[in-house]
Amino acid sequence: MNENAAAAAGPTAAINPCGACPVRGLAVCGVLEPDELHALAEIVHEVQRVHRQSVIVEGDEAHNFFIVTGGVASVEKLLADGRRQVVGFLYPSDFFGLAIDGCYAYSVTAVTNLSLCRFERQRYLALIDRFPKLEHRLLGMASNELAASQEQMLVLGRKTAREKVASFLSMLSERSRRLGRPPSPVWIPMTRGDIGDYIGLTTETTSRKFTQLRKEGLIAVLPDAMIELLDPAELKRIADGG
Amino acid sequence: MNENAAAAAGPTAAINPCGACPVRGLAVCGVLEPDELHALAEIVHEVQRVHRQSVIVEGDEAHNFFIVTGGVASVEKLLADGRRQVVGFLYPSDFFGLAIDGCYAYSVTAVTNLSLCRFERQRYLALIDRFPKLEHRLLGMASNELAASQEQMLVLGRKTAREKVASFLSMLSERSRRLGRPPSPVWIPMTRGDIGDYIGLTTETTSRKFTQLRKEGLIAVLPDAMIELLDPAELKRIADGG
DNA sequence: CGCGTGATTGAACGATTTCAAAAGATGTGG
DNA sequence: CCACATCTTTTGAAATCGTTCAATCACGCG
Repeated sequence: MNENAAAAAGPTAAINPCGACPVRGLAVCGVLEPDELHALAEIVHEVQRVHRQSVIVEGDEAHNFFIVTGGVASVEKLLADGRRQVVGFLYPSDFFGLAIDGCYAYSVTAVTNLSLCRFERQRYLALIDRFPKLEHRLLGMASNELAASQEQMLVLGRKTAREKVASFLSMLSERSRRLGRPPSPVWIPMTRGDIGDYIGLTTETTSRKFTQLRKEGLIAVLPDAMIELLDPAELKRIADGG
Repeated sequence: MNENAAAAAGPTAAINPCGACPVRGLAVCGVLEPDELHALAEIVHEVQRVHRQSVIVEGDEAHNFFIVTGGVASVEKLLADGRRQVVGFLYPSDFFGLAIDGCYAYSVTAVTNLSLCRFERQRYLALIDRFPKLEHRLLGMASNELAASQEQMLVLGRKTAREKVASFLSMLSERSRRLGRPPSPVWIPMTRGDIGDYIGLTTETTSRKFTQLRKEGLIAVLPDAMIELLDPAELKRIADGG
């Protein structure tokens, strides 16, 4: 496995240092000056996962902290009978692995092939002590996530199936824009099932609503899992219950 | 209004300093040593609200940061047509008012008579600079909130009405225990409508499920909005989909 | 006592789910 | 490059859980 090979050779950052990282600036690391980066590079390991592989499992001891550098992952919680709630999708520059009581409260699974930076908890905490601005940035990003979670509660609790799908598409488009990419088309590599488990619908209903929006000329499905928003304003209007 | 009277007279902490605060230790303030508390006491204002009064409004500029010291408040988001999602209930020691882009992303309304500590944003940020452990504590509490939000997404997206109500009761009982109070009976001063807007049900369905649990002997409704959990383990089992 | 608010209960309805099947996409090995 | 196996999406029809609409009940308060 790539991870083990990298670990055996020591931190891979020595070979491909953070200086060349495509998501630096957007991620937590963005607050560090170039001359401070080496402290981070010293403790980072690069990790790969393929489609459907697990990264962390709900309930496991939280030994690591991760930043996504490439690909998409899902954050999910399970009920005993197999019902699943996806609580978020992670794109490059997103982080995960903060744990309160020492155990992860969710699982993370690769939706596509996935590249990650992994930091050991102890060494990462030491770094936070050394650079308080890292903690400041972390609080900022956690606040953002909290706001996104609350928005998603509104989607889950009070929106119709049609509004849910429109919200999902608008949210991804907006996120794409925030990350410096075009707001359309958006890359949606997750299955209808993954999406349904995110917005609280079944695979079938999710598919039906996508089809409906497509027939209405609001979206177009392109090759390579790209979806084009043909009328972003109208989609946003639908998403907002209008 | 109490708030204005207090403001005119200067920080009320001079009269009733943080040293006597019932929720210190549980709240953010808990990390400060007694001799550091006066720095906090200097910038705090005590604020009161009555039943149904608004504390902050979604979209307003975020000038303040609050800690609940007494009573219960609801955190909510609205859709244009009036649909409401309650994203959380605030009990003593909870905080709110962190804002990312300078505006509140939710409204906060008093469910009961409510007592709050209010901090002006600027002065609070200055204090964080001075005491980094405040920020550390804030990150810890934000992480907790984030985990609670994700748990609530599971409730909203994937649980049945019966499981939702059982989850709500179990959650409040657990929270009561964490705050050093008995896990039963729990104080539930919010209406069936408030609860329904929190767990994604109508008033009627919420009421029906409460009645059902009562008839099954799992809960008892006591005077003064207290609800007793007669079989916490079974309620938890129901909540977990079991 | 009468009013207003919130809780409860009943009955009909409907949006989404469930069950079932077929069509389309993707990847593998020969 | 094809044929097969697997996974995903789509579509249809029936069933269901929660909603909606409406009426009644219960409690606190002026």
